[in-house]
Amino acid sequence: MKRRSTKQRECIYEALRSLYHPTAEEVYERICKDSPGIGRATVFRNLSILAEEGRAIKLFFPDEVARYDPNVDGHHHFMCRVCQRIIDLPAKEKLSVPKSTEFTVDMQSVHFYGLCRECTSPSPVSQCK
Amino acid sequence: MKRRSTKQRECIYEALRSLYHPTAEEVYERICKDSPGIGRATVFRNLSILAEEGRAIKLFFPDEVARYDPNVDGHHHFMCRVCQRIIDLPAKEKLSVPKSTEFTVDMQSVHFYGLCRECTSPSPVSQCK
DNA sequence: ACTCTTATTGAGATCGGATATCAATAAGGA
DNA sequence: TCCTTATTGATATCCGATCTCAATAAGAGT
Repeated sequence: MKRRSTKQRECIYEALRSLYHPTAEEVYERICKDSPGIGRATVFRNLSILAEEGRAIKLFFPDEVARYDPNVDGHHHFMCRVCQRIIDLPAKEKLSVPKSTEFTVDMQSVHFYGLCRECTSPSPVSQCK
Repeated sequence: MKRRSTKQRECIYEALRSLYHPTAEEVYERICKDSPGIGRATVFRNLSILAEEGRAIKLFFPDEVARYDPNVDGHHHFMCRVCQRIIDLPAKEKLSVPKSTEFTVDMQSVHFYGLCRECTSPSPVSQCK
């Protein structure tokens, strides 16, 4: 199935690039403002296609909806457990890929979790329900 | 809110320990066989509680439902992109936790993706839709 | 430019894992 | 034993994501 170029897809890609780790819904909202007339399903569909084409990365964080990242250079992510903010981390060191006869690795993802500065004070506990 | 010990929770923990990275649904099915009478909601709820208590880890893989792991020692995971099989990897080397004034890290997760041996031959492409 | 094939779109229906509701039950401290 | 309240379980509900399908349009061939 040969892929075709559509203005919707490029429009969605531009919206993605203007946001920081957005969810599909956030991309859709941006699209609605900037260039109305593109359906929600089209946004979800094309974000998947962009990820499949290697123009974006689909990110998964615990108990969170999927997010998308147009930065496809290998890098890590930090997420604050309290405010859910995500921060890019340069992957200055790389884990050596495990050698095994059982499998071959072609991708890795490294996520760090903790507290960002804003959520550290006065006490992490006080911010939990 | 002080936590109470219930036989349902321990029963769910035992079922979890007898399985390998099961989903909540898989734990529920096991429970139904071994000790019927425990509700689905109770299984979901207690798996979350076990994770919260540090007796299990809730695992998230791309486009997959949540899985649970009673092995709470720091270790990594490999997932085959084709058959979705998950394999534990000992974390013999650890990534140094990034130093930053922006946040403090208290947890990390490392996932590798690729093809397991069974899915490597004859060609990965032939197994894609 | 015209035609033809078929990938893509968009509105809405639908799916499914997970959570919320709430009366009944039971853990466990007093 | 009593009492407070965490927990349970059946069910309803939520909601991100996918599916459906007729209409549209990309783009290769002529």
